[in-house]
Amino acid sequence: MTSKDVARVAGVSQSTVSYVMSGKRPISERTRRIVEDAMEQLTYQPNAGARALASQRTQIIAVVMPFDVALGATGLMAFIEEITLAARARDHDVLIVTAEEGVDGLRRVAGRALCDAVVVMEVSSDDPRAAIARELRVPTLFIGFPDDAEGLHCIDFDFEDGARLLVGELAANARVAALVWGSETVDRGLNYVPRFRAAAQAAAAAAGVALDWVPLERDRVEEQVRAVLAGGCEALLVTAHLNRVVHAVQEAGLRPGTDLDLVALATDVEATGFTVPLTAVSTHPRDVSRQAMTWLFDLLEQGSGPAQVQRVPASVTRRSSVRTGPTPRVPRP
Amino acid sequence: MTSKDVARVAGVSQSTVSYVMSGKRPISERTRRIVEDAMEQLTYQPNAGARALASQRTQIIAVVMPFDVALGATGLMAFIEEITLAARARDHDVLIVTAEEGVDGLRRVAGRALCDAVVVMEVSSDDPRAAIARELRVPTLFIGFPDDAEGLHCIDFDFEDGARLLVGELAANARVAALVWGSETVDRGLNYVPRFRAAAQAAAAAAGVALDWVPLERDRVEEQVRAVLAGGCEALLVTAHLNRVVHAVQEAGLRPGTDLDLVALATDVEATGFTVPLTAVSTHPRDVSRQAMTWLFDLLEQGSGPAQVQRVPASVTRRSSVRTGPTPRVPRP
DNA sequence: TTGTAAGCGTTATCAG
DNA sequence: CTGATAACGCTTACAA
Repeated sequence: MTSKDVARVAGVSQSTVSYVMSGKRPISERTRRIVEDAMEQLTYQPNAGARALASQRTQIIAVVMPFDVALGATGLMAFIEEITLAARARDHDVLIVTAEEGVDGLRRVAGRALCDAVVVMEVSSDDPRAAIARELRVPTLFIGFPDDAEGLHCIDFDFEDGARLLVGELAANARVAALVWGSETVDRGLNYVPRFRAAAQAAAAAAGVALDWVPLERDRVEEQVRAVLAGGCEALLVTAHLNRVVHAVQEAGLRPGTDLDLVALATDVEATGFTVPLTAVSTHPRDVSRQAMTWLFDLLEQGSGPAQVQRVPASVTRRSSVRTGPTPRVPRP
Repeated sequence: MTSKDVARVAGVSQSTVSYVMSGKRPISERTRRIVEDAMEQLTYQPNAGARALASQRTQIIAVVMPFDVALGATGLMAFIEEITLAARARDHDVLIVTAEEGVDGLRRVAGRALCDAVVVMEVSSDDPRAAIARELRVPTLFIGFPDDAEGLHCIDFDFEDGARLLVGELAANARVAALVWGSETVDRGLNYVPRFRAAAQAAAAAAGVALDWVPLERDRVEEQVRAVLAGGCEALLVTAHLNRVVHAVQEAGLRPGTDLDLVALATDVEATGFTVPLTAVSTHPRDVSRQAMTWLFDLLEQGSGPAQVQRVPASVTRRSSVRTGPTPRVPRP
């Protein structure tokens, strides 16, 4: 089943069939109808390989995914779903590349012309893929900021903004414990950790609250939470192991929104998955990927534009995990 | 950068370069070295489109993914990671197709020759994709069992087996409440729900325990758990909304493994994400996908073998959420 | 408005 | 063991 068959049935030349599909030259209404009928009748579908070969366009976006996610499965899924939908909306498909493949993965999908563009997730400060990306034949979009973003296209959630908002929600407290990403994440060089930290500390200082920075370690989460609670802290800012933290709080007989304040950096579904819905800043994985894809297709259509860095703004959703009432609250900066 | 360039540099014919890569005909050690050196020097990579066109092989596996997962993000991610790794291990790549595309998605990736094979996840009883699959030019593997599996290749976790094991773990109790998938999942026609149910009830009957079947509805989970607890039930078998169920239990002041027995059908990471690690049957997403991919590549190499149905065996991991001690336990069937 | 024909970069068949 | 060369199915000048 090829365009040649369609041409024969329609009684036109094969190139006409091609032009009917691409619309790259005027076709009389009559011929168009005839050809389209023939295609319909034969349930013709163009061969992707042939098309890629002739047009130098695969209509495929490669996405480099980290499966051992710091991000959490929920966020990752949202990312990839949104990316796939955005791609399909523009008649493209998505190819998955494991981050495990490292720089070779990038070289492979670009070098073999398997794709027209690449999206790289969970980029670290000293990401070796940055260097490769600068020389790739295809536009590449990084989700996350390497230290040297020169010549790259990078986009990320605005963690600084998120930190400020979260601290703002807790500003009625004299002391806040930030229960955050532990060495597992820090060691991977994901620089949103220091970015978030710096902003959180600045915001805390400005609001006059003491911020206790507590990186949570996988095998000690409960213990760490208990320690913080035992210290009399009544305001928790959580960015990691949310589930276990909330459990531990409850086990200590405390209830967010009643006995203490708890805010989180989490997706909406995570924040609402508890008995007490949590006031949270969403990492907006969907917004990030939507914006990333819009940008990527711009690059694809208008040629690689100027390199730059984009941030997706943060926003708080107030739910029931922060005490309201007579306690005086300082407005957020 | 094409094989022609490599040929020129190596001083051989282009076809020789091709044969060096494919190994499909004897090449003298000398020529092979020369050619390989040239490839190295030019960092040559074969063009995927051209190769697909000429060989009728894309080296791509399409995976149809449901993003609004009944399965849970963790399980889904495990699936896709394992599938991707298995594919890469055999020099294939993975293309993501959203389940949302329905039958058209299948038609598209097969019809356009975008892939060599397809994996379809979360197959329902009356899945319309089953009919399409029978006529596809590419081997198709279903994860899940449609009612009519005639002529199809289907694989799934052995939910019946899982149900039996889980009931077995609770057999010391006179009454067990099964907190299971609600209408959301049932309505999608995922037939592992009835499969699990039938097996659970049979096992309960055999063990002389009364089984209360409680489909959990998204907006009433906590309420439903409280009701079950209020009824004095001390044995919970959970297959859905695990997080919220455990929370609710704890909020009721009860502790699994101390005040009541709780077992779950969940991935290992889910089962161990609580203060009390849960005795659970893992749905083994990784085993399922590994086995699926092995089978798929067999089909790819040996031509579509006989259609059949495969089940991935269940197993319990005993942790600390079931009370042990003097209570008499009946052995599982 | 349409047809003809030259690629695109491989694979694989003939010859040698 | 190796070299020509004809596909593979499409896109896109170049002609008409």
